[in-house]
Amino acid sequence: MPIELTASQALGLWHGVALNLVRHDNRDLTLRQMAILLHIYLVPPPHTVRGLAATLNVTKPVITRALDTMGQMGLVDRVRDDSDRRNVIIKRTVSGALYLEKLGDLVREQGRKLPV
Amino acid sequence: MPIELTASQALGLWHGVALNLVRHDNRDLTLRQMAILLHIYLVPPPHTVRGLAATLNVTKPVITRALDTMGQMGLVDRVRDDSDRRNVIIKRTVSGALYLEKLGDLVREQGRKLPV
DNA sequence: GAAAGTCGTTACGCTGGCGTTTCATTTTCC
DNA sequence: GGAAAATGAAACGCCAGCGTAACGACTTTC
Repeated sequence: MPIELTASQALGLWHGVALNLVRHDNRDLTLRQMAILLHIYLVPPPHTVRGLAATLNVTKPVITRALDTMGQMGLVDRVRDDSDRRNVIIKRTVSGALYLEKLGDLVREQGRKLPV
Repeated sequence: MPIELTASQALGLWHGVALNLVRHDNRDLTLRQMAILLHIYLVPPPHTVRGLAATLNVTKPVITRALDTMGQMGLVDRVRDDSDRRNVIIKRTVSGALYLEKLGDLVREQGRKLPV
């Protein structure tokens, strides 16, 4: 079921979420990092560096570095692919799932708060 | 009229918009900059550096720098307040309004695209 | 009208992401 | 088996944003 938003609702929603993230989220992910993280969790695996780079229209080092950063935060994990040892498979983690769960709640909450 | 979203819809929406911004928006605004921009355009004026800093829970130099950057992009303008010349009033611009209009369209479009 | 307070900006050093290039490892193709 | 291709990471210099600490302009207070 698609969601129909007015222009004002769309911007209000984005505003509310962005504001909330800026004010309270100390993890301070880049929009790129967020897009990567969401992609990993919402699109069926497997995910590779090369695949993500192509999807996001970004160079491979960008993905590598984002994975470095988010890996240190525990939001993501990396495992060598045993069937083709050139590949690295990007794995989800509990922390990452929790982070996105909270993000989802935030979006929903801001949607509910939209002016009547 | 509040918007009711499922968890999956909320994340899917955010994902779609973030992905699209990363792929196509060459302006590459920080989440902070976006929050500032949205606040300027969605909340009734006047807007001052100090006010924005307090609202976003951020130090004043952060606002000054964001305004520098977005000012150069033409998304925002600054004018001295004549009634109290210590203040700077932040003004909207046509470019800024256009940018947010496109952002709103993007959010709406992604909402419409949500899986049925 | 001097002192204290307020506002926005600038200066400083730092951190982290960026793009490009290079590299090591592994696989594919003759 | 050996050249060529593919994959992800590391190295390099660069740029932009960050937080803290000053600073200059202006206003309020006494």
